[in-house]
Amino acid sequence: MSPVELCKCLADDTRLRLVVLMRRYGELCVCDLVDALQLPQSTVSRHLSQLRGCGLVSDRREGQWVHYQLAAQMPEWALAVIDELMQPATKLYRAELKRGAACCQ
Amino acid sequence: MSPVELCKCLADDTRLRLVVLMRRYGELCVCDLVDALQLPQSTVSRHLSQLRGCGLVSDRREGQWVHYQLAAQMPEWALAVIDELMQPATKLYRAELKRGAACCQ
DNA sequence: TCTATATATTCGCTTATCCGGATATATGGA
DNA sequence: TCCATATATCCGGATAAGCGAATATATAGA
Repeated sequence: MSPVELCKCLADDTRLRLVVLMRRYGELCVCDLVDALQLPQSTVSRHLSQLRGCGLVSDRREGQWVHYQLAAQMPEWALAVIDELMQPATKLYRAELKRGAACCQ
Repeated sequence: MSPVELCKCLADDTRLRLVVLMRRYGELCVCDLVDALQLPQSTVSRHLSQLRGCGLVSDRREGQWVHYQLAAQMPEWALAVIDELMQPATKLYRAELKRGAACCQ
């Protein structure tokens, strides 16, 4: 993953909100993310697929559910960038984080 | 400037190289940036204009020359993100930085 | 096997982004 | 004023990115 590729991944409102939710709550299933973002399931799934393609997230199937989380093998600098974005992003995405808190234990 | 807006600014190879050069060498004029990046002047100028529009850089005219540098009033978190990208970006953009060192004092 | 739920993918469409030659504007010096 | 240099903007065209309904696939349970 290059710096530009990371920025492309994070340069979309939906994807950044997904990343923020996962950074805040850890592993989440797709339906929780759909609930938190209030977007069509296909939209969320497509963005998750992109994030997986970039190596930003990993997925794990458990029965009918697929759980996503930030990839453990992400480069250190990439996680550092995400962390720098957390504070301003948390303010912008308060509603999503609240809905995330409601369903994601 | 929002996190997504910052990422959009940095999600392009040309713009990220410009930012890296300015972070490394401080204030630079357009012709030096054109030399360092070896791209058409209109391309460099267009990207600089975008960076200025986002509030990432500021410009200062001195005679025929216009000097650009990272904006002093940039949010702290934005500069922190740029700094996290510097290390991996420096490795990728070695050639540009070398050419930048040649002309930019 | 049939059905319900969860998730992924396909598809056509719209919009955004990038490119660079050509041109316009600004400045300095002859 | 005229010319050379530096920079910005315009323009048409190409490519990429995003959308979401519809559909396909996978799993659990009856």
